[in-house]
Amino acid sequence: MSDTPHPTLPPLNRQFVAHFGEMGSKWGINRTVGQIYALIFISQRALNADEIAETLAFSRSNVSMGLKELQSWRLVKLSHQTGDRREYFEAPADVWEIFRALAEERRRREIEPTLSMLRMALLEEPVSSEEQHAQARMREMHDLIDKLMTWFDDVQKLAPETAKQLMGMGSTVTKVLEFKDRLTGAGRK
Amino acid sequence: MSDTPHPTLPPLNRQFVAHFGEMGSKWGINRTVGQIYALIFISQRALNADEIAETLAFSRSNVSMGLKELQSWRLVKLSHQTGDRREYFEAPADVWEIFRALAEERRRREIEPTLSMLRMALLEEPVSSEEQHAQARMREMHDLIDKLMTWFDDVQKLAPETAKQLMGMGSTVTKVLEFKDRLTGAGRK
DNA sequence: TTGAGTTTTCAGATATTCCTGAAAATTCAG
DNA sequence: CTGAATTTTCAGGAATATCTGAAAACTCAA
Repeated sequence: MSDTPHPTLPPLNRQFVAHFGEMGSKWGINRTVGQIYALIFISQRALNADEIAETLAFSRSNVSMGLKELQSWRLVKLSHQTGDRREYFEAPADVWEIFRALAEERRRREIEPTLSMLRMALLEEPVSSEEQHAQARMREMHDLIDKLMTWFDDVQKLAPETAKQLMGMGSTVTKVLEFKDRLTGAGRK
Repeated sequence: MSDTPHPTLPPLNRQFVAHFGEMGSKWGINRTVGQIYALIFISQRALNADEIAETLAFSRSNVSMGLKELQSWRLVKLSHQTGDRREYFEAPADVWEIFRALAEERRRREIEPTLSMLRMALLEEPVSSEEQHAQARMREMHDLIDKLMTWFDDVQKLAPETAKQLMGMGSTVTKVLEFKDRLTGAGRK
């Protein structure tokens, strides 16, 4: 029965939320889930499901499903207010951590199954030249994904600070490589 | 009126195509477009639209739209057979090039618009502490994306060979960083 | 210029995904 | 235990996205 504190959203916040709704749909995340996350992300304080439902004008059940989805992606943290039974949701303070969670989960759900499908296919005995060529292509794809993932793993293991620093180096990395080349005499062909 | 050469797909190829259909839908690409690409990708030779339609049992018009979509993503190359007016489609031979095209296009379509939206929002004068906090969060997000993109750009500019090599280095990169730290005395807080 | 071969367009049918309200399940203070 | 507060489930309606056939548009050899 208490009056709701902030059922309306300032224009700046509203625009951000709308944009991420659209963006989400291009990324295989549904629009409302995107909006819910955007809202939580820019919010000053943790929000409960009712507040979210009211602010975005979604049904309570839709918000419940959306939050469940976000939790399964490890994108929200749960918290509680003393003397309040409801669950409150907030996003990690460090954006790098958010990026990491997203990448990790995406990998677990989509990359890994693809890799194992490819590995299975590569174990089969090709019966036609058509299948043989298909396998060769699958192997190329497998190796690329595998390489990208191994490398990504290494970067991911770094603490946020180090990772940010690595990013900051940018083309420096290239120079290091060139240097290494000259040392080892590796390269051409 | 000539008999069709290969209207059926060996099981290995069929499985691959099916998997990428599913995978595509998780990535905001529609199922049939995913399947069309998978088919082209593993095919030994360039395919024309009719062959694709027959092999996958899609309507000719659906294939046409799918190919248009793939072209807009720069994922297929057009070619022609002498004495045949139809257009033939094939995927780049180098999987790294495919990855690059995908990343580039995704960036142009989704990342850049997001960045400019964020920049716009950051120029506004916040009127409430709510908007002020939202802006702070948007800035964090902007900076992260910007950093990731700048870095990605640098890597992307490398020739495939060098890029593969960079990937192969894996944790070596970390060690280089540690070394650099010790030299420059940078680091702790 | 003509017309057969080929590709594209697009309105409407079909399929998929999303969202809601109502009801069930869960939680916990008392 | 009890029941009010809260969350979750889920069947079916609503909204989107996808796919198709038919027709229009394009292309090019003759």
